Amino acid sequence: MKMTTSTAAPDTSRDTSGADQTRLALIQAALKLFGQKGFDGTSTREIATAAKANIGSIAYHFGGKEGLRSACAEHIVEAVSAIAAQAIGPAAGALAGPMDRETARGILHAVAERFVMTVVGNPQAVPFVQFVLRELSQPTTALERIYDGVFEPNHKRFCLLWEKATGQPAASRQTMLTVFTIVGQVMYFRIAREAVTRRMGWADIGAAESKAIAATVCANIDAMVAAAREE
Amino acid sequence: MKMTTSTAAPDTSRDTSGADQTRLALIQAALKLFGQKGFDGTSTREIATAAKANIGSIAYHFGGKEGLRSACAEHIVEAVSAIAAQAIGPAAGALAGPMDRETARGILHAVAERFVMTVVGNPQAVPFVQFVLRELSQPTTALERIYDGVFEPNHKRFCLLWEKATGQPAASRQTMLTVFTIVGQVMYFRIAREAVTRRMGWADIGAAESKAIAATVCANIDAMVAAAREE
DNA sequence: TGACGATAATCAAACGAATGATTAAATCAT
DNA sequence: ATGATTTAATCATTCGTTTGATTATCGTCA
Repeated sequence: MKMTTSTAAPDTSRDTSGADQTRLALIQAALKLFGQKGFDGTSTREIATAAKANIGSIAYHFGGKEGLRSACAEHIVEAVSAIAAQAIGPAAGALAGPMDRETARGILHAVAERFVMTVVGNPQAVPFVQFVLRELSQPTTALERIYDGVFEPNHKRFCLLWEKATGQPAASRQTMLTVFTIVGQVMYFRIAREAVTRRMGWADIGAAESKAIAATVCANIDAMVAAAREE
Repeated sequence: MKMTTSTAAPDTSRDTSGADQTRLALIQAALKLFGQKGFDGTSTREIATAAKANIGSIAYHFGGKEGLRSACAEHIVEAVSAIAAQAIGPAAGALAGPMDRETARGILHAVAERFVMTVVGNPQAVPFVQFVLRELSQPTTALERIYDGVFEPNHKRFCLLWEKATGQPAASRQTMLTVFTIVGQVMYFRIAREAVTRRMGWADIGAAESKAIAATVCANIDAMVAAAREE
Protein backbone atom coordinates (compact mmCIF):
# COMPACT_ATOMS: atom_id res chain seq x y z
CA MET A 1 0.00 0.00 0.00
CA LYS A 2 0.95 3.54 -0.03
CA MET A 3 0.31 6.17 2.49
CA THR A 4 -1.24 9.23 1.14
CA THR A 5 1.59 11.65 1.16
CA SER A 6 -0.65 14.08 2.89
CA THR A 7 2.24 15.16 5.04
CA ALA A 8 4.00 16.33 1.91
CA ALA A 9 1.54 19.12 1.41
CA PRO A 10 2.71 21.76 3.85
CA ASP A 11 3.57 24.44 1.43
CA THR A 12 3.39 23.19 -2.11
CA SER A 13 2.27 26.59 -3.20
CA ARG A 14 5.63 28.07 -2.45
CA ASP A 15 7.93 25.79 -4.31
CA THR A 16 8.12 24.96 -7.97
CA SER A 17 7.51 21.65 -9.68
CA GLY A 18 7.88 18.42 -7.74
CA ALA A 19 11.12 17.48 -9.41
CA ASP A 20 12.92 20.66 -8.51
CA GLN A 21 11.53 20.38 -5.04
CA THR A 22 13.05 16.94 -4.68
CA ARG A 23 16.38 18.13 -6.02
CA LEU A 24 16.49 21.02 -3.60
CA ALA A 25 15.45 18.87 -0.67
CA LEU A 26 18.18 16.39 -1.49
CA ILE A 27 20.79 19.11 -1.80
CA GLN A 28 19.82 20.72 1.46
CA ALA A 29 19.72 17.42 3.30
CA ALA A 30 23.04 16.37 1.80
CA LEU A 31 24.64 19.70 2.60
CA LYS A 32 23.60 19.42 6.21
CA LEU A 33 24.64 15.80 6.61
CA PHE A 34 27.90 16.15 4.68
CA GLY A 35 28.75 19.07 6.90
CA GLN A 36 27.83 17.26 10.08
CA LYS A 37 29.23 13.79 9.43
CA GLY A 38 31.39 14.18 6.37
CA PHE A 39 30.96 12.83 2.87
CA ASP A 40 32.09 9.30 3.68
CA GLY A 41 30.26 9.29 6.96
CA THR A 42 26.94 9.97 5.32
CA SER A 43 25.03 7.26 3.49
CA THR A 44 22.77 7.88 0.54
CA ARG A 45 19.94 6.33 2.50
CA GLU A 46 20.32 8.88 5.26
CA ILE A 47 20.17 11.67 2.76
CA ALA A 48 17.13 10.27 1.04
CA THR A 49 15.34 9.79 4.34
CA ALA A 50 16.15 13.29 5.54
CA ALA A 51 14.96 14.72 2.26
CA LYS A 52 11.86 12.53 2.31
CA ALA A 53 12.89 11.21 -1.06
CA ASN A 54 13.70 7.83 -2.51
CA ILE A 55 17.22 6.48 -2.70
CA GLY A 56 16.97 6.17 -6.44
CA SER A 57 16.28 9.88 -6.74
CA ILE A 58 19.94 10.64 -6.02
CA ALA A 59 21.11 8.65 -8.99
CA TYR A 60 18.28 9.94 -11.12
CA HIS A 61 18.86 13.62 -10.44
CA PHE A 62 22.57 13.78 -9.80
CA GLY A 63 23.99 10.63 -11.31
CA GLY A 64 25.18 9.40 -7.93
CA LYS A 65 26.56 10.43 -4.60
CA GLU A 66 29.50 12.23 -6.14
CA GLY A 67 27.21 14.23 -8.38
CA LEU A 68 25.21 15.27 -5.36
CA ARG A 69 28.39 16.56 -3.77
CA SER A 70 29.05 18.69 -6.85
CA ALA A 71 25.51 19.99 -6.74
CA CYS A 72 26.04 20.97 -3.11
CA ALA A 73 29.16 22.88 -4.05
CA GLU A 74 27.30 24.68 -6.80
CA HIS A 75 24.50 25.48 -4.39
CA ILE A 76 26.97 26.99 -1.94
CA VAL A 77 28.62 29.10 -4.59
CA GLU A 78 25.28 30.57 -5.59
CA ALA A 79 24.16 31.15 -2.03
CA VAL A 80 27.41 32.75 -0.93
CA SER A 81 27.55 34.88 -4.06
CA ALA A 82 24.11 36.20 -3.22
CA ILE A 83 25.07 36.93 0.37
CA ALA A 84 28.37 38.49 -0.60
CA ALA A 85 26.73 40.60 -3.27
CA GLN A 86 24.31 41.88 -0.68
CA ALA A 87 26.98 42.37 1.95
CA ILE A 88 29.80 44.13 0.19
CA GLY A 89 28.06 44.55 -3.12
CA PRO A 90 26.74 48.05 -2.43
CA ALA A 91 30.27 49.09 -1.65
CA ALA A 92 31.62 47.34 -4.72
CA GLY A 93 30.93 50.34 -6.88
CA ALA A 94 32.73 52.65 -4.53
CA LEU A 95 35.51 50.08 -4.32
CA ALA A 96 36.47 50.80 -7.92
CA GLY A 97 37.16 54.48 -7.38
CA PRO A 98 39.31 56.21 -4.80
CA MET A 99 38.30 56.05 -1.18
CA ASP A 100 39.17 57.74 2.09
CA ARG A 101 41.30 55.59 4.34
CA GLU A 102 39.00 55.93 7.30
CA THR A 103 36.01 55.11 5.16
CA ALA A 104 37.75 51.97 3.99
CA ARG A 105 38.54 51.06 7.57
CA GLY A 106 34.88 51.48 8.44
CA ILE A 107 33.83 49.17 5.63
CA LEU A 108 36.49 46.73 6.77
CA HIS A 109 34.84 46.70 10.17
CA ALA A 110 31.39 46.17 8.72
CA VAL A 111 32.54 43.34 6.50
CA ALA A 112 34.40 41.64 9.34
CA GLU A 113 31.44 41.95 11.66
CA ARG A 114 29.08 40.53 9.09
CA PHE A 115 31.55 37.78 8.37
CA VAL A 116 31.71 36.79 12.01
CA MET A 117 27.96 36.83 12.40
CA THR A 118 27.49 34.67 9.35
CA VAL A 119 30.27 32.17 9.88
CA VAL A 120 30.23 31.86 13.64
CA GLY A 121 26.89 33.11 14.91
CA ASN A 122 24.35 32.13 12.30
CA PRO A 123 23.17 28.56 12.92
CA GLN A 124 21.74 28.44 9.43
CA ALA A 125 25.16 28.97 7.88
CA VAL A 126 26.74 26.15 9.84
CA PRO A 127 26.18 23.43 7.23
CA PHE A 128 27.63 25.65 4.53
CA VAL A 129 30.79 26.46 6.40
CA GLN A 130 31.22 22.95 7.65
CA PHE A 131 30.83 21.55 4.16
CA VAL A 132 33.43 23.91 2.76
CA LEU A 133 35.87 23.15 5.55
CA ARG A 134 35.54 19.44 4.90
CA GLU A 135 36.14 19.91 1.21
CA LEU A 136 39.17 22.02 2.01
CA SER A 137 40.79 19.24 3.96
CA GLN A 138 40.30 16.81 1.13
CA PRO A 139 40.30 18.70 -2.15
CA THR A 140 37.97 17.45 -4.85
CA THR A 141 36.40 18.97 -7.91
CA ALA A 142 33.76 20.41 -5.61
CA LEU A 143 36.42 22.54 -3.94
CA GLU A 144 37.57 23.74 -7.34
CA ARG A 145 34.16 25.21 -7.93
CA ILE A 146 34.00 26.76 -4.48
CA TYR A 147 37.44 28.27 -4.77
CA ASP A 148 36.68 29.95 -8.07
CA GLY A 149 33.24 31.06 -6.99
CA VAL A 150 33.81 32.02 -3.38
CA PHE A 151 37.39 32.11 -2.16
CA GLU A 152 39.15 33.97 -4.91
CA PRO A 153 36.61 36.71 -5.70
CA ASN A 154 36.01 37.53 -2.06
CA HIS A 155 39.65 37.39 -1.15
CA LYS A 156 40.41 39.78 -3.98
CA ARG A 157 37.72 42.16 -2.82
CA PHE A 158 39.05 42.06 0.70
CA CYS A 159 42.57 42.75 -0.53
CA LEU A 160 41.32 45.73 -2.47
CA LEU A 161 39.65 47.03 0.64
CA TRP A 162 42.87 46.56 2.54
CA GLU A 163 44.68 48.64 -0.05
CA LYS A 164 42.18 51.46 0.36
CA ALA A 165 42.59 51.37 4.11
CA THR A 166 46.36 51.07 4.35
CA GLY A 167 47.87 52.06 1.04
CA GLN A 168 49.57 48.70 0.64
CA PRO A 169 49.05 47.28 -2.86
CA ALA A 170 46.23 44.74 -3.02
CA ALA A 171 48.18 42.33 -5.17
CA SER A 172 51.24 42.30 -2.93
CA ARG A 173 52.20 39.15 -1.16
CA GLN A 174 52.14 40.94 2.14
CA THR A 175 48.56 42.11 1.68
CA MET A 176 47.28 38.76 0.51
CA LEU A 177 48.85 36.95 3.44
CA THR A 178 47.54 39.53 5.87
CA VAL A 179 44.01 39.10 4.54
CA PHE A 180 44.35 35.37 5.03
CA THR A 181 45.27 35.94 8.65
CA ILE A 182 42.15 38.04 9.11
CA VAL A 183 39.95 35.42 7.54
CA GLY A 184 41.64 32.79 9.65
CA GLN A 185 40.92 34.68 12.84
CA VAL A 186 37.22 34.42 12.12
CA MET A 187 37.07 30.95 10.65
CA TYR A 188 38.94 29.43 13.55
CA PHE A 189 36.08 30.19 15.88
CA ARG A 190 33.93 27.96 13.73
CA ILE A 191 36.53 25.28 13.30
CA ALA A 192 37.58 25.11 16.92
CA ARG A 193 34.10 25.89 18.15
CA GLU A 194 34.21 23.03 20.61
CA ALA A 195 37.52 24.13 22.09
CA VAL A 196 36.43 27.76 22.26
CA THR A 197 33.20 27.10 24.14
CA ARG A 198 34.99 24.96 26.68
CA ARG A 199 37.79 27.40 27.25
CA MET A 200 35.51 30.41 27.43
CA GLY A 201 32.95 28.64 29.56
CA TRP A 202 30.28 29.32 26.99
CA ALA A 203 27.34 27.02 26.51
CA ASP A 204 27.09 28.10 22.92
CA ILE A 205 28.33 30.72 20.50
CA GLY A 206 25.22 32.84 20.08
CA ALA A 207 24.64 36.44 19.14
CA ALA A 208 26.22 37.86 22.30
CA GLU A 209 29.34 35.71 22.02
CA SER A 210 29.64 36.45 18.31
CA LYS A 211 29.58 40.12 19.12
CA ALA A 212 32.45 39.74 21.53
CA ILE A 213 34.40 37.83 18.90
CA ALA A 214 33.67 40.44 16.26
CA ALA A 215 34.82 43.19 18.59
CA THR A 216 38.10 41.39 19.19
CA VAL A 217 38.67 40.83 15.48
CA CYS A 218 37.87 44.46 14.69
CA ALA A 219 40.29 45.60 17.36
CA ASN A 220 42.95 43.42 15.75
CA ILE A 221 42.17 44.85 12.35
CA ASP A 222 42.53 48.38 13.68
CA ALA A 223 45.87 47.56 15.20
CA MET A 224 47.07 45.88 12.01
CA VAL A 225 45.85 48.72 9.82
CA ALA A 226 47.55 51.29 12.02
CA ALA A 227 50.81 49.39 11.84
CA ALA A 228 50.55 48.90 8.09
CA ARG A 229 49.99 52.59 7.50
CA GLU A 230 53.24 53.47 9.20
CA GLU A 231 55.30 51.54 6.72
CA MET B 1 45.00 -29.65 6.57
CA LYS B 2 47.48 -26.98 7.25
CA MET B 3 49.71 -25.24 4.88
CA THR B 4 53.23 -25.08 5.91
CA THR B 5 53.52 -21.47 6.90
CA SER B 6 56.92 -21.43 5.41
CA THR B 7 56.18 -17.95 4.16
CA ALA B 8 56.00 -16.75 7.74
CA ALA B 9 59.74 -16.60 8.06
CA PRO B 10 60.64 -13.47 6.14
CA ASP B 11 62.40 -11.40 8.72
CA THR B 12 63.13 -13.05 11.99
CA SER B 13 65.25 -10.02 12.86
CA ARG B 14 62.77 -8.51 15.28
CA ASP B 15 63.72 -5.14 16.61
CA THR B 16 61.82 -4.26 19.73
CA SER B 17 59.07 -6.34 21.24
CA GLY B 18 56.74 -7.48 18.51
CA ALA B 19 53.54 -6.41 20.19
CA ASP B 20 54.48 -2.82 20.89
CA GLN B 21 55.91 -2.56 17.42
CA THR B 22 52.61 -3.64 15.91
CA ARG B 23 50.64 -1.26 18.10
CA LEU B 24 52.83 1.67 17.17
CA ALA B 25 52.76 0.80 13.48
CA LEU B 26 48.97 0.64 13.58
CA ILE B 27 48.68 3.97 15.39
CA GLN B 28 51.04 5.72 13.02
CA ALA B 29 49.34 4.29 9.96
CA ALA B 30 45.91 5.13 11.33
CA LEU B 31 46.96 8.64 12.28
CA LYS B 32 48.21 9.27 8.79
CA LEU B 33 45.21 7.78 7.04
CA PHE B 34 42.64 9.29 9.40
CA GLY B 35 44.21 12.65 8.79
CA GLN B 36 44.32 12.21 5.05
CA LYS B 37 40.98 10.58 4.35
CA GLY B 38 39.05 10.96 7.55
CA PHE B 39 37.92 8.34 10.04
CA ASP B 40 34.97 7.11 8.01
CA GLY B 41 36.92 7.31 4.79
CA THR B 42 39.57 4.94 6.06
CA SER B 43 38.99 1.20 6.24
CA THR B 44 40.54 -1.06 8.81
CA ARG B 45 42.00 -3.08 5.98
CA GLU B 46 43.84 -0.06 4.66
CA ILE B 47 45.28 0.62 8.06
CA ALA B 48 46.36 -2.97 8.56
CA THR B 49 47.98 -3.06 5.14
CA ALA B 50 49.79 0.23 5.69
CA ALA B 51 51.02 -0.98 9.05
CA LYS B 52 51.94 -4.37 7.60
CA ALA B 53 49.77 -5.93 10.24
CA ASN B 54 46.85 -8.28 10.24
CA ILE B 55 43.30 -6.99 10.24
CA GLY B 56 42.53 -8.82 13.43
CA SER B 57 45.30 -6.97 15.20
CA ILE B 58 43.17 -3.84 15.40
CA ALA B 59 40.47 -5.58 17.36
CA TYR B 60 43.02 -7.43 19.40
CA HIS B 61 45.08 -4.44 20.47
CA PHE B 62 42.52 -1.66 20.52
CA GLY B 63 39.17 -3.37 20.73
CA GLY B 64 38.13 -1.99 17.39
CA LYS B 65 38.36 0.92 15.05
CA GLU B 66 37.01 3.34 17.62
CA GLY B 67 39.59 2.21 20.13
CA LEU B 68 42.30 2.84 17.58
CA ARG B 69 41.02 6.39 17.20
CA SER B 70 41.32 6.91 20.94
CA ALA B 71 44.82 5.50 20.88
CA CYS B 72 45.68 7.99 18.14
CA ALA B 73 44.38 10.83 20.26
CA GLU B 74 46.45 9.67 23.19
CA HIS B 75 49.49 9.39 20.96
CA ILE B 76 49.01 12.95 19.79
CA VAL B 77 48.65 14.27 23.30
CA GLU B 78 51.92 12.69 24.29
CA ALA B 79 53.74 13.85 21.18
CA VAL B 80 52.49 17.40 21.40
CA SER B 81 53.21 17.57 25.10
CA ALA B 82 56.77 16.58 24.37
CA ILE B 83 57.10 19.16 21.62
CA ALA B 84 55.44 21.88 23.65
CA ALA B 85 57.58 21.11 26.66
CA GLN B 86 60.64 21.47 24.51
CA ALA B 87 59.38 24.60 22.78
CA ILE B 88 58.06 26.79 25.54
CA GLY B 89 59.07 24.60 28.41
CA PRO B 90 62.41 26.29 29.05
CA ALA B 91 60.56 29.56 29.36
CA ALA B 92 57.94 28.02 31.62
CA GLY B 93 60.01 28.65 34.67
CA ALA B 94 60.49 32.27 33.79
CA LEU B 95 56.82 32.45 32.98
CA ALA B 96 55.97 32.07 36.65
CA GLY B 97 57.90 35.13 37.79
CA PRO B 98 57.84 38.68 36.53
CA MET B 99 59.08 39.42 33.06
CA ASP B 100 60.01 42.41 30.99
CA ARG B 101 57.39 43.33 28.41
CA GLU B 102 59.81 43.31 25.53
CA THR B 103 61.22 39.99 26.63
CA ALA B 104 57.72 38.57 26.65
CA ARG B 105 57.12 39.95 23.20
CA GLY B 106 60.28 38.27 21.99
CA ILE B 107 59.16 34.92 23.40
CA LEU B 108 55.78 35.50 21.79
CA HIS B 109 57.54 35.83 18.47
CA ALA B 110 59.58 32.72 18.99
CA VAL B 111 56.55 30.68 19.98
CA ALA B 112 54.53 31.93 17.03
CA GLU B 113 57.32 31.21 14.59
CA ARG B 114 57.78 27.74 15.93
CA PHE B 115 54.06 27.21 15.84
CA VAL B 116 53.90 28.18 12.18
CA MET B 117 56.81 25.98 11.24
CA THR B 118 55.30 22.99 13.01
CA VAL B 119 51.70 23.37 11.93
CA VAL B 120 52.14 24.70 8.42
CA GLY B 121 55.64 23.94 7.28
CA ASN B 122 56.54 20.60 8.79
CA PRO B 123 55.27 17.80 6.54
CA GLN B 124 55.72 15.34 9.37
CA ALA B 125 53.24 17.19 11.54
CA VAL B 126 50.56 17.20 8.87
CA PRO B 127 48.82 14.01 9.95
CA PHE B 128 48.72 15.22 13.53
CA VAL B 129 47.17 18.56 12.74
CA GLN B 130 44.82 17.11 10.21
CA PHE B 131 43.64 14.50 12.67
CA VAL B 132 42.96 17.07 15.35
CA LEU B 133 41.11 19.33 12.96
CA ARG B 134 38.90 16.47 11.90
CA GLU B 135 38.13 15.55 15.46
CA LEU B 136 37.30 19.17 16.20
CA SER B 137 34.61 19.26 13.57
CA GLN B 138 33.00 16.15 14.95
CA PRO B 139 33.60 16.02 18.67
CA THR B 140 34.18 12.58 20.12
CA THR B 141 35.81 11.28 23.25
CA ALA B 142 39.09 11.51 21.37
CA LEU B 143 38.70 15.26 21.24
CA GLU B 144 38.06 15.35 24.97
CA ARG B 145 41.48 13.90 25.57
CA ILE B 146 43.15 16.26 23.11
CA TYR B 147 41.46 19.31 24.55
CA ASP B 148 42.55 18.53 28.07
CA GLY B 149 46.03 17.50 27.04
CA VAL B 150 46.81 20.01 24.30
CA PHE B 151 44.37 22.84 23.82
CA GLU B 152 43.77 24.04 27.34
CA PRO B 153 47.28 23.88 28.78
CA ASN B 154 48.87 25.54 25.77
CA HIS B 155 46.18 28.16 25.48
CA LYS B 156 46.67 29.01 29.12
CA ARG B 157 50.38 29.33 28.67
CA PHE B 158 49.89 31.57 25.69
CA CYS B 159 47.48 33.77 27.65
CA LEU B 160 50.03 34.10 30.41
CA LEU B 161 52.62 35.15 27.90
CA TRP B 162 50.17 37.71 26.52
CA GLU B 163 49.73 39.12 29.99
CA LYS B 164 53.47 39.54 30.40
CA ALA B 165 53.70 41.31 27.07
CA THR B 166 50.71 43.61 27.35
CA GLY B 167 49.67 43.83 30.96
CA GLN B 168 46.20 42.58 30.18
CA PRO B 169 45.10 39.87 32.66
CA ALA B 170 45.61 36.37 31.29
CA ALA B 171 42.25 35.14 32.52
CA SER B 172 40.28 37.98 31.00
CA ARG B 173 37.81 37.29 28.25
CA GLN B 174 39.57 39.76 26.01
CA THR B 175 42.92 38.07 26.35
CA MET B 176 41.55 34.59 25.80
CA LEU B 177 39.70 35.63 22.67
CA THR B 178 42.73 37.47 21.35
CA VAL B 179 44.90 34.41 21.81
CA PHE B 180 42.34 32.40 19.88
CA THR B 181 42.60 34.85 17.02
CA ILE B 182 46.36 34.44 16.97
CA VAL B 183 46.10 30.69 16.94
CA GLY B 184 43.48 30.93 14.23
CA GLN B 185 45.74 33.01 12.04
CA VAL B 186 48.25 30.21 11.98
CA MET B 187 45.90 27.25 11.84
CA TYR B 188 44.00 28.65 8.91
CA PHE B 189 47.02 28.28 6.67
CA ARG B 190 46.88 24.58 7.32
CA ILE B 191 43.12 24.32 7.01
CA ALA B 192 42.82 26.38 3.87
CA ARG B 193 46.12 25.19 2.53
CA GLU B 194 44.63 24.41 -0.85
CA ALA B 195 43.08 27.86 -1.19
CA VAL B 196 46.24 29.59 0.01
CA THR B 197 48.55 27.88 -2.45
CA ARG B 198 46.26 28.70 -5.36
CA ARG B 199 45.78 32.30 -4.40
CA MET B 200 49.45 32.87 -3.67
CA GLY B 201 50.59 30.99 -6.73
CA TRP B 202 52.61 28.65 -4.56
CA ALA B 203 53.31 25.10 -5.56
CA ASP B 204 53.58 24.14 -1.94
CA ILE B 205 53.95 25.61 1.51
CA GLY B 206 57.55 24.83 2.27
CA ALA B 207 60.14 26.40 4.50
CA ALA B 208 60.35 29.65 2.54
CA GLU B 209 56.60 30.13 2.39
CA SER B 210 56.24 29.27 6.06
CA LYS B 211 58.76 31.94 6.84
CA ALA B 212 56.72 34.53 5.00
CA ILE B 213 53.62 33.44 6.89
CA ALA B 214 55.43 33.56 10.21
CA ALA B 215 56.68 37.05 9.45
CA THR B 216 53.16 38.22 8.70
CA VAL B 217 51.79 36.69 11.87
CA CYS B 218 54.56 38.20 13.97
CA ALA B 219 53.88 41.59 12.44
CA ASN B 220 50.24 41.20 13.39
CA ILE B 221 51.20 40.22 16.91
CA ASP B 222 53.39 43.29 17.25
CA ALA B 223 50.57 45.52 16.08
CA MET B 224 48.10 43.88 18.43
CA VAL B 225 50.48 44.03 21.38
CA ALA B 226 51.18 47.68 20.76
CA ALA B 227 47.48 48.47 20.63
CA ALA B 228 46.77 46.44 23.76
CA ARG B 229 49.45 48.24 25.74
CA GLU B 230 47.82 51.56 25.10
CA GLU B 231 44.62 50.57 26.85
C1' DT C 1 70.50 -25.16 31.22
C1' DG C 2 66.63 -27.14 28.84
C1' DA C 3 62.05 -28.87 28.13
C1' DC C 4 57.31 -27.78 29.23
C1' DG C 5 53.00 -25.30 29.52
C1' DA C 6 50.48 -20.98 29.67
C1' DT C 7 49.76 -16.75 27.85
C1' DA C 8 50.28 -13.35 24.21
C1' DA C 9 50.13 -12.38 19.53
C1' DT C 10 49.46 -13.20 14.63
C1' DC C 11 47.11 -15.04 10.86
C1' DA C 12 43.78 -16.40 7.02
C1' DA C 13 39.11 -16.94 6.45
C1' DA C 14 34.47 -15.91 6.95
C1' DC C 15 30.47 -13.48 9.10
C1' DG C 16 26.38 -10.36 8.90
C1' DA C 17 25.40 -5.73 8.06
C1' DA C 18 25.56 -1.75 5.40
C1' DT C 19 27.17 0.60 1.39
C1' DG C 20 26.31 2.91 -3.52
C1' DA C 21 24.34 1.65 -7.56
C1' DT C 22 20.91 -0.34 -10.60
C1' DT C 23 16.64 -2.14 -12.30
C1' DA C 24 11.84 -2.58 -13.82
C1' DA C 25 7.47 -1.49 -12.55
C1' DA C 26 4.33 2.04 -10.78
C1' DT C 27 2.90 6.75 -10.61
C1' DC C 28 2.64 11.45 -11.88
C1' DA C 29 2.15 15.54 -14.81
C1' DT C 30 1.04 17.57 -19.10
C1' DA D 1 -0.92 8.80 -24.06
C1' DT D 2 3.69 9.95 -23.43
C1' DG D 3 7.63 11.36 -21.17
C1' DA D 4 9.20 12.55 -16.53
C1' DT D 5 9.56 11.08 -11.99
C1' DT D 6 9.05 8.12 -8.01
C1' DT D 7 9.10 3.72 -5.88
C1' DA D 8 10.43 -0.85 -4.10
C1' DA D 9 13.44 -4.49 -4.73
C1' DT D 10 17.83 -6.35 -5.86
C1' DC D 11 22.77 -5.97 -7.34
C1' DA D 12 27.69 -6.71 -6.22
C1' DT D 13 30.89 -4.80 -3.16
C1' DT D 14 32.92 -3.32 0.98
C1' DC D 15 32.60 -2.49 5.68
C1' DG D 16 34.07 -3.69 10.82
C1' DT D 17 34.23 -7.49 13.40
C1' DT D 18 34.70 -12.28 14.79
C1' DT D 19 36.42 -16.85 14.63
C1' DG D 20 39.46 -20.90 15.23
C1' DA D 21 43.87 -22.29 14.30
C1' DT D 22 48.74 -21.29 14.36
C1' DT D 23 52.95 -19.19 15.94
C1' DA D 24 55.84 -16.50 19.16
C1' DT D 25 57.09 -15.19 23.89
C1' DC D 26 58.16 -16.06 28.46
C1' DG D 27 57.97 -17.79 33.28
C1' DT D 28 58.48 -22.23 35.82
C1' DC D 29 60.19 -26.38 37.22
C1' DA D 30 63.40 -30.34 36.54
